[in-house]
Amino acid sequence: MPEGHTIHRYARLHRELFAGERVAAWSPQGRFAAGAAMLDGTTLHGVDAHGKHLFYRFGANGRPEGEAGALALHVHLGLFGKFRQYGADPRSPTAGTRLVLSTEDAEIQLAGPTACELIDPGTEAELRGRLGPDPLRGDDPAPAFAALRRRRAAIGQALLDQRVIAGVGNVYRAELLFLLGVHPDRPACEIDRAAFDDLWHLLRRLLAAGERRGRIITIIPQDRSRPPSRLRSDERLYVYRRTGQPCRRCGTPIRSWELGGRPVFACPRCQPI
DNA sequence: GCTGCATGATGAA
DNA sequence: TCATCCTGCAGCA
Repeated sequence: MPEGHTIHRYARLHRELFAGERVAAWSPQGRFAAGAAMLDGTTLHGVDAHGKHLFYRFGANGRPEGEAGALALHVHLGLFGKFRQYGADPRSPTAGTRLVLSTEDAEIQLAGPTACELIDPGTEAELRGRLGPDPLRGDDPAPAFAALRRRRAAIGQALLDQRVIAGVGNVYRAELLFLLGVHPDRPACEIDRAAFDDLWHLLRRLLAAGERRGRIITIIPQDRSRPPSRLRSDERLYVYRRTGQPCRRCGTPIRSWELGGRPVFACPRCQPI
């Protein structure tokens, strides 16, 4: 699940559920017990997302409240991390649940994150400084273009580097390059301004659609014979994890190989090298 | 009950 | 490039 669209969706949902509310916090698993104790009973002021990172702020009206007031809760889901969300009648958390935040009306349960920690403003600034522009925040794309132009590495590899663009993961990488007709092995530095503009705008659209729908669907409307709600899960994507299956546009078998330590997928005919 | 796998990222070598 | 960390679930015995 967790590419940029998921993270921004969580930020929005958690804001809707909890902004301005006093929350109870605890760590069923115990690994975040001390942090949860600091958050317990404080007001969740706001949530925002940058790339694949979530930042939760506590304290009424942004004013520090209690020990945790000056700190932000930083969550990174990694590959396995998940939030479960419940209303007033939550299921009891699994033993692996790192953090539970709840009010009378709602509860979220976080399991499997790579990061769940309280960080000071300096650490947060340092962390954000390592992230490239995020299409879902409406960031200026210029630094991303400059970063791509500087790299001789494959564009498929550069797209997964969060310093270049924040929020792209393995699914969006594959689907984006397919839709652009760009071979993943092509050197990043060869991209020109017009091609980059296409890439950025398409990526922003794809991520925004994923954020709204809560899943990645990149098949564009004119390619569909059925409405999106009728799509089976294996009909949402063009190339990702479709190795050996016919390209939905030209019928050529989809190829996959390793790029930057992760599997990449492409149609050899629609994405010539 | 096991095994393997997954949309991520880091640090050591 | 490799090992490592993180959890849950499908698929198999």
